[in-house]
This record gives sequence, structure tokens and C-alpha cells, in this order.
Amino acid sequence: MRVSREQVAINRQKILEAASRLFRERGYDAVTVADVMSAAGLTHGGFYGYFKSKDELIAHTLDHVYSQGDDSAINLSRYAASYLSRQHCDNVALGCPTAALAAETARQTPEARAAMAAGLERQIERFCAGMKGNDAKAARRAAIGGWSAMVGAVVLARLFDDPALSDEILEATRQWVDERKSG
Amino acid sequence: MRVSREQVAINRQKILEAASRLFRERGYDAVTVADVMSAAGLTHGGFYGYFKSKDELIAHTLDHVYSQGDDSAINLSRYAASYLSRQHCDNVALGCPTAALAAETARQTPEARAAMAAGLERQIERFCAGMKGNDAKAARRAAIGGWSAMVGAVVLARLFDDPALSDEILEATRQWVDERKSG
DNA sequence: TGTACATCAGTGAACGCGCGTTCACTGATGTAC
DNA sequence: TGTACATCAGTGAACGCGCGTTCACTGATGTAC
Repeated sequence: MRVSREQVAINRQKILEAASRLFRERGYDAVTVADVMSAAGLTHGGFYGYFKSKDELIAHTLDHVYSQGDDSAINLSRYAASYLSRQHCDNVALGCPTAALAAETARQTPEARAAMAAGLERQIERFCAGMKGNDAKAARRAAIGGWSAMVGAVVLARLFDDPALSDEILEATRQWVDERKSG
Repeated sequence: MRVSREQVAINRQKILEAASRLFRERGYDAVTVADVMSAAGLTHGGFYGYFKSKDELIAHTLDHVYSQGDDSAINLSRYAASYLSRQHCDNVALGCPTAALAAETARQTPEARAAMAAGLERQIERFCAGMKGNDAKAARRAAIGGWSAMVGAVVLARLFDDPALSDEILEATRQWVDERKSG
């Protein structure tokens, strides 16, 4: 059952979207090619018409997810407020791919690593662009330090079953990042 | 070939040590029971005399690795200096299990999650105990914020193939944590 | 515009492999006398 | 202390399952006239 070129393009996006959600939620290894195709409304056999291998899917999914959005400046404090929220912490599947997958991605193919590394560089640039003050070096330090703290805090907060402790990690880091900015 | 009780205790430690190294290095899924047993100098069949399942090994390994060391106070800045070093960043296998495995552990069994969560709580307590100043709340915030930043920075730094960028993440975060402390 | 044919996206069975786990067996250890 | 036997840690073959991947086939799409 051949489908139209248009549908092929749509299906490719569906596969990437499904993969992006599932990988964040369960990690690369726990998600099968059949899971992804099924979530995209297709059967597993068709997968290899779109990608050469599961490894290629992983790299393309990272390219895809980090290519969304623009390169506009981001205000660190404002970003931290939503990044370090319970909502984001609970929503792994649609949340930050870095917080969900960074450590695992470091063990994937060079292509996957490169895709995420490129996304991170862009993210840091956007934070830098959103910094106030005229000391460029200090701004970059604050961008990197703040971003590290956010990613680390969400990773740690997701480990606690006790919501009080989990919230404390998020809230303490949010305040700490803010204090730092005004210090 | 039965072995002595003493040897059994030694072998158990060897299995846990091997698992702890391999899991950090490759992640839980990429390490097989046979890999662990082989690294411990045994064959895979004997595994189930020590643990009920691979999942139980994961939880016990986390218990094991987080139970090493005492509950003494840690100075955040001093700790950051070694934690955010190239040496630690490069040595995943013997480095911080939190940086290597936190996100993946959040998707493991409740027992594994609990083991790591308990380790994190203890770690935060040790940082709190090492804080100067008499504002307990601010100390705790600094302990949590600093620890989040350290974990996040190592996770991010490990993604970059370019050592200059990787070093920048580590160094910027180290300075940022230090600035914060003196602010 | 219609028709005939080539193309090829999608299907689902099948393959091979490696994994976690089980098990019959071996032989050294531990125990009872 | 020595001897005889029971115990059980370790071995490696085997099992069943699920995975990534392949493939023959189907039938709708795209193309050429």
C-alpha cells in the first residue's frame, strides 16, 4: 500500500516525534523499533524505509528535537522558573531531552553525541545572549553554571519518590540560581 | 567446585565491584549478567546463587556503592575542585555514580531508585554539614544548588568531544560555584 | 483527460542473535562421628 | 585427628523470549503516452 509523498513526509515526522517522546520516557534501550513505529501508527517492517538502523534513528531524533525552536535569547531566571517546576519534572516524555537522556547519549554513537552536543552549545549561546551586564566572560560563566544546575536539579529531583524532597531540590536550585544572578 | 564461606564473601564483593564499574561505564542495559560475572572472575551460571535477578543486582550495587565512605562533613568548594576535574570527567567507570547513572536509575525498580535517593540525601547532608555561616536554610540551598550544578556539569561535559568545550563547562561551573559561595 | 504500467511505502512473517534465567552435574568444603 | 558423607558454590549447556533487521508480497501512487 504505497502512500503519497506528502504522507511519507508526515510519517517521518510522526516517527521522529514518537521516538523523541518514547526515548525521553524510557531511555534508548527500553524502546524498541516496533514501539516507535506503533506509536507513529505504522508497523515495524516499514521502519527501514525511513532509517538505516535504530542508531541512525537515535541520532536523527536528537537532531530533530534540538532543531525545534529558534536561536533567540533566553532569560536564565525566567527559564529556570519553568524548567525547575513540578510540571516539567513530572513530564519526562515532553520535557527537556538533555535532562532525560544526556548521560545515556554520551554512550551512544558519535553522531548521536554530536547532535546533542550541538544542541547544548546553542542552548548555552541563547542563555549568554539573554544575560544582563557587560562582562561577557562572567555572563558565559553564569549561563553555563546556571544551565548545569538546572539540568542536574531536574535529574536529581526525578529520583525522589517523596515529593517534598523532590520539590526541595527544584525550589532550592531555583532560588540559588536567582541569588547568584543578583549577587 | 564448592568454595569456602570466606571466598563466597569475597566473590560477592567482587561481583558488586565489577557491576558498579561496568554499570557506570556502559549503563545498566548494555551490561550483561555474564559481563559482570566474567569481570568478577566467575561464570554466568553462578550469578543466581548471589542475586535473584539482574534487577536485584542493580539495587544491591547502588546500595553498595553509596554505602562506601562515612557521613563526615564535606566542603563544597574543595569537593567541587576535584569533582569538576578532567580526571573525574574522563573516569566514568570509577567516578560519581550519580553523574553516570541518575537519569537511568529513575527508570529502574523502586528498590534501585530508593537506594540512589538515600545516597543523595546523605550526600546533601554532608554538604550541609560542611557549610560555613549560620543561616541553615541558606546553607541547605547552597548545598543543593551546588550539588545540582556539579552533577549537571559533569553530565554535560561528558557529551563534548571537543576537550576545550568540555573543560569550559567544568571550569565555568567550578568558578560559578565558588563565586556563589563568597557572594 | 484516461489508461497502462512502473514504482515503492507499508505489511507481517521470518531470521539470527544475544539476553536473562534454569538446570544437571562436579568436586571442594564443611560436618558428624 | 581421621574418615565418610552431606552440602552447596561454581560450571557450562540449554531454554525461551524479544530484539533488530530482512524480505517477499500487496496495492495505492506517480508517470508516460
